[in-house]
Amino acid sequence: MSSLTLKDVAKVAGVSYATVSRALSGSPEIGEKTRQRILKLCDEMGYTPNSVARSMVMKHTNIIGLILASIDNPFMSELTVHLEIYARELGYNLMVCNSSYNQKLERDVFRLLLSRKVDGIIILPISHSSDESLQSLTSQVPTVFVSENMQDLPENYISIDNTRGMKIATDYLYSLGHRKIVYLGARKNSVTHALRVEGYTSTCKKHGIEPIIIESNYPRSSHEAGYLLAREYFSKSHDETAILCASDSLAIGVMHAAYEKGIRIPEDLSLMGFDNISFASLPPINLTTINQPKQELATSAMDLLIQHINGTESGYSSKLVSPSLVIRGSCLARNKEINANGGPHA
Amino acid sequence: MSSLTLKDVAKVAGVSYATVSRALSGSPEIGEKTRQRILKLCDEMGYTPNSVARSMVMKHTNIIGLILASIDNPFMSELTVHLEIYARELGYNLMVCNSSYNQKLERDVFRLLLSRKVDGIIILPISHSSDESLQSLTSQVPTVFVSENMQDLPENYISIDNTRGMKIATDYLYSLGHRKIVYLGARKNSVTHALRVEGYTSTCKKHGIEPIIIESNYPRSSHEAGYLLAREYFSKSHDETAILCASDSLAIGVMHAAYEKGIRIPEDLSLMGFDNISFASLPPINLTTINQPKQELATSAMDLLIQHINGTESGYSSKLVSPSLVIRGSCLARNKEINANGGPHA
DNA sequence: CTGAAAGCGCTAACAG
DNA sequence: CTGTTAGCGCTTTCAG
Repeated sequence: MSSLTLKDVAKVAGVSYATVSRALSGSPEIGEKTRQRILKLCDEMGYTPNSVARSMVMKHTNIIGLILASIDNPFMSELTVHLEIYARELGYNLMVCNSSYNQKLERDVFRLLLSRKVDGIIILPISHSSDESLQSLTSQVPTVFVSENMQDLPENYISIDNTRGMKIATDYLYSLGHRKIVYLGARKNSVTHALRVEGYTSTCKKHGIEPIIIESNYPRSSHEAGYLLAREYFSKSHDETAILCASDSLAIGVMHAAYEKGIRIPEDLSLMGFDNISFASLPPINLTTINQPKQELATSAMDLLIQHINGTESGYSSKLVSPSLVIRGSCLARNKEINANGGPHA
Repeated sequence: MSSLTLKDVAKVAGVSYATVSRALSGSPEIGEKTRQRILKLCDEMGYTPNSVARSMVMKHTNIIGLILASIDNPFMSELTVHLEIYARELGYNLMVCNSSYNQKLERDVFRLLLSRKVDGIIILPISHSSDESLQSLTSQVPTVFVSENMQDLPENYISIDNTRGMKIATDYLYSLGHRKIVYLGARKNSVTHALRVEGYTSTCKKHGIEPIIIESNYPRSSHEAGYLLAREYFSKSHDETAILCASDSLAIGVMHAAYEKGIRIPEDLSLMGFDNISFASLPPINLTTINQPKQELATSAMDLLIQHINGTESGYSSKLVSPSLVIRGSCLARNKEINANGGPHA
């Protein structure tokens, strides 16, 4: 179990261990013949470089920390695969920590990562106020926030253009002939939500229709929250023809409540989500939504982080990534024309 | 950015740095007053211990590697959250790597983790043959395989009791009055699948009904595969009243194909999955299935791994974890009695 | 081109 | 109880 060291192979190679080091690191100051001989020997002996010793002297670990609420959230796990694959391409490994939607834990794991001497941290913060809670920590290591818009805060971040996303969504519904559109699931104290709401209301105004907003007091935009919200909404009579949800999860819950009420989607009611999480495309769900480009979010975040690690970038940077419409089957044109796709389950 | 070291705080404390080390590590051989004074000082100065230096001398990193095909697979990501949380409780951090369903990459990241000097590795192998492909690597570090039954192989593993799971499923369908049950999605060259099929066929025999197996040649048990398989199946006429799928994903695809064919679930056809992945519980899916206890799988794997790391355990160990039935709405009793739940979307 | 040696930050004997 | 010291495995001047 205790593996070979440079010294071991140096001994059998009959050279000093500095030479072996040079051979491995591709240093120019070494003869080609010796290098080949040593490389071959390392291979034969099954030598594995010890990257912790290397980190010790190099003063960087090539590991980057990832903090997220819960990796089983489909949005987060999709982001994670892109993050991990891209990081590895760039020579980094990922140390992943769940913050479990808990601000204190978020802070604790951040500290932990600090003592692990990670070169940088990517964090999908619990909320906008994570910045405050993480005070004095984010300045100790390059860190970039992902998916939460940290505008006006001294932080690096990558986020989708939430406002534009909801504009696209609202425009789409409007173009389908909908004139009464409810926005469901706005959450107070979230700038992401505020931005999304703004996209919705401004577009309503542009078209001269009235925005109708159902706020949510639930802590997360889960499908349970969507169900509860929609059930209450459906319990009174309404003449809206479309529901625009603040997230896909919420929309799933709305589907459930609608089904119970005998309201058919999309025939009786059009429904849209936001995020385009993996299961939005599942046939029984087949939800029309706004895509967040996960891979672009991931690579942008990583690129930005690396720039800060390398000192290429200073100050605070941010980037907004573009949303796009993904039409599936949960919306129908209002003017009796049939829209391209069938409906959930089509 | 370059942080303080033991020496720095030792200097201002006016003691040797070994003393500071002792204070931090809770060593008994130090006066309580000095300890308190030093601890306070460390805090004030904002000293963060360097765990890579620590690893260097301790010869263990307290990091454990996790290799899985793709962390956005719901089953894997659920497992991962439990793994991470439990690991952290035990003082370990997780370094996660996607093998991207690629045997060569799986081997590459294993090596990478080896040079990272992880204390142990947990792997959700691409397939049973990963063992062969990982030859000579798994012996270099404690490793436990999860979710794939490695019977007869010199490896540690934790798996669900696949055979028993399918027995339970088949029994359930039988108890509902089904006498013609198809098993869909058996895959060759997979011991997991072989075990599941065995549970199905033996239970069929027990009840004197005939097993009908639809094999799959698709590389993964995706919902796309399920859709294609079911579409072909539905294209011919059949009198089976229930479909038992080798996995939940497959079942989702079957739902889709059924919907297209105008076959109602569960009214016309009962459908079961296996795994109980998170979205099986989503209202529009609402799939009756067999649960794999992810948390138990995770903690058992971690416990076993730690035992091997600590040298408490030697040789090869394994554990089979118990499946259980989770009744939702995709199955109906055959004898006109209505089963408790409604159906998908109930 | 190659060897010798210092030192990364920390722990663990070993002295005192 | 506290200080001194020798490494952990590796990279990197600095000599030769």
